[in-house]
Amino acid sequence: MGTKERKQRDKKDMTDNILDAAMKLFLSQGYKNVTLRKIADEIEYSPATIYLYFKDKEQILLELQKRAFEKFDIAQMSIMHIEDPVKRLIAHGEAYIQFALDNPEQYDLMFIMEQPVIKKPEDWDTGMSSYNLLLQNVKACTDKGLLRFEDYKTASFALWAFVHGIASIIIKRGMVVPDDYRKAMIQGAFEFLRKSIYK
Amino acid sequence: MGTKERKQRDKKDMTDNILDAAMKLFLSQGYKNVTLRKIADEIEYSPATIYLYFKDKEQILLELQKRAFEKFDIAQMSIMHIEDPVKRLIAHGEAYIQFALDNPEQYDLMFIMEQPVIKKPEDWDTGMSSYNLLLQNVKACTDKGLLRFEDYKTASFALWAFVHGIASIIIKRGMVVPDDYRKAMIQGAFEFLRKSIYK
Amino acid sequence: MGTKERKQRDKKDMTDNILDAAMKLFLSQGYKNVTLRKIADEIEYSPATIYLYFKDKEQILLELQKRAFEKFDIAQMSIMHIEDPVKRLIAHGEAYIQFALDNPEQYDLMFIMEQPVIKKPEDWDTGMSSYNLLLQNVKACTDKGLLRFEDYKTASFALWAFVHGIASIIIKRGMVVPDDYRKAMIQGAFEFLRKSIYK
Amino acid sequence: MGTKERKQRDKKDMTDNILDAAMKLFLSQGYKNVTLRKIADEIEYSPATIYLYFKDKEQILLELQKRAFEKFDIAQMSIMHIEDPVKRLIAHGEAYIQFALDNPEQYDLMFIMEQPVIKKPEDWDTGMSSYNLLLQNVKACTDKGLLRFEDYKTASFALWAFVHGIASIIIKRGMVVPDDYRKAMIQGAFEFLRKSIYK
DNA sequence: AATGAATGAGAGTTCATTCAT
DNA sequence: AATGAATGAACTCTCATTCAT
Repeated sequence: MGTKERKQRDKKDMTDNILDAAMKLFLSQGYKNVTLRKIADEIEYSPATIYLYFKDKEQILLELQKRAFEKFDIAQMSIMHIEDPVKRLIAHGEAYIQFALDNPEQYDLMFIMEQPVIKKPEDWDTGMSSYNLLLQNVKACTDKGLLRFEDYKTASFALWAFVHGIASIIIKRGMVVPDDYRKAMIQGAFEFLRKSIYK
Repeated sequence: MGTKERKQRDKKDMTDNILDAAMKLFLSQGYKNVTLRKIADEIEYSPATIYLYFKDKEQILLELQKRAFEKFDIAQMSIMHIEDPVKRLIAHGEAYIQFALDNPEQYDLMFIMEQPVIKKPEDWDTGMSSYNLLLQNVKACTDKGLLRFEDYKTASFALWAFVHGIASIIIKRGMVVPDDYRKAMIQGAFEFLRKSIYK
Repeated sequence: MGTKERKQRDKKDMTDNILDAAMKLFLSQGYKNVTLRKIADEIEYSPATIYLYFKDKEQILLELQKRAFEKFDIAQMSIMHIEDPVKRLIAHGEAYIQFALDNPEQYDLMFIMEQPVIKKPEDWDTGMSSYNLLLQNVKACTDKGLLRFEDYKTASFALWAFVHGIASIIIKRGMVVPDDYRKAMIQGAFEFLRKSIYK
Repeated sequence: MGTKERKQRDKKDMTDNILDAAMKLFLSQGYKNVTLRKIADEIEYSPATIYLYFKDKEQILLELQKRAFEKFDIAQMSIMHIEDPVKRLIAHGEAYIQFALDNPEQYDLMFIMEQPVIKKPEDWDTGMSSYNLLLQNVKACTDKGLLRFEDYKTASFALWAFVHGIASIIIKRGMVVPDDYRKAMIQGAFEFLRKSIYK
């Protein structure tokens, strides 16, 4: 391994190091309470060091979002092996919610948090690819006439709204739904969905 | 108009003045970027003046939320005169979305924004009363066997998730859905809903 | 009673009103924590009203000091009827301490507190008259050869230092001397003094 | 000198720098009128810099007090080599006054100033050790029957009150005693003391 | 005589960011 | 590559004081 690659790898490690620390802090303290100094303390480097790897604080958040989307996309892909369109669509929705439950801060980062961050359209590619997946899965259902509603684009939007609604409510918890019922409510909501949309 | 009333009105005006300015700034800059100084500049008074009308910054947001909930509740009530349960439920959903579209910043304040604010349970009364309305309206449908899904509590949660999902996506706009299609998409989503849930 | 006198009396009442409130607050909250607003609240007038009677906050403190000195002087006078010089001197010291114990805040105001206040020499007249009393009482003792030490001026200073020392320590309590022993310590100190200075 | 020691020294210098400036300002303006900004101006650094060395404003005063007590204790110790109890006790008193004369601001900080500062009992250790010294020295006199008054605890308190009284009056100068006579008065007071207490 | 309304000046404190080393 | 030291700019909040009414 040459010097260049070595540095490259180290650089990547440090970047990861910072991002991991930042994410951890966002998770435990909430975004607005995380300072650069806290991130620096967490990784046991000085604040100034962080500026060797990121232009400014916003860049950290941006990168974090980008990674969240990548992770999200991979998670979404996991259901594509399912043959049956109906089952695949259901699994898709469940995977979506599961991701939100497992990674609430990332979900917040991607879909809820105030968005001063992602500005360049190309950063949206990954986000879009996930939406394309949904379109594809819904179309597979409508093509076979399995849904009560036939316009797959509209149905996709509606279904996204539905799962996003559930995820948002769950993540900004405390609202209306008591903690204990959460899982039951989610399952109930999916049951509701299944019974409603399929013929 | 007597002196007392006069002063009463002026006081109210100033309070409103501050709240309007704060709301405007929250909308355009996000909560954490709104400072007392900016609010003061906006209303062309000194920062100290604001403290004559509000205990601290948090009180401003609190009052704003309170008012948003009041306004929201009134808006929700407007559909209760509709006799037919199905039509009433649909109208309820539309009124919900319409409120979000007409008052995006208030909606954000109530249902999306980070919640360091409302702490006392009594402040939640209005929010709850609105959810009770939904429960009531859904039950009116299930009682007559009009929905494919029979548990009204679960259905209510699912329907709230659905409209909240739509509202959230619309408000945090720019995501996926281009501006022009917005209205069409919402109407489409409702169509989808209608066709799916009712027998 | 003519209008002029009437106003005069009212004026005096209001002045007293303010001063009493200020003193009460100094007593309960400490000087630096007393604001004009608190004084105004206490007397149930507006802060602006206070400025009709006092030039500024410092004037209130100044007047309070002046009054404290007057009260102090009167208290000091109370022992002058005692014929026996030795007894009179002892009584003088005890009256001094008693005043400090009974009026700790006034004592603080007069003899301990940082002095940005009394600037004009004439305000010291009363303070001086009290010291003259001491000189006189000590001289009465030395003239009759009753003290071990003969220079009455120096002795006066020393005795003043002694009682002031006791008073200061007591008032800024918590230091070294536990509350319960206070009275015993003071009496002990006087006993010590009596046994030491008189032949 | 190694890097570590170098940095250590610089750090100490800056801390001292701040403390010296603070002390100077406390002396000339009184505690409550000293602001962090004034301290910063004095040392020609920005206010923020001070927070690199002290947690908050109170910490500065606390450290100042701590150092004053240390210095005071060392000064008090200086007379312990004197064998003769009477001479030692006199020297003790003189050392006390001398410290107050040489370090009026520190004395103020320790024994006169309003005490919002030292809260933890352990911080009082040094203060107490000094009082213990006095107890010890007085006891040495009473044990040999050298004083007119026999209870050494009471005598100690009385003597402390005496020197503290002198110190207080001198420091809060301008009161009664004209500047020129000061030294003479102090010496006189000690003469008075000597003649009075010893058999 | 009394005050409601307003504010200038300033308090302590925090933080992202810079830069010489 | 790493950082100690420093800071400008901002923050929320307080208070003595003024003045038109």
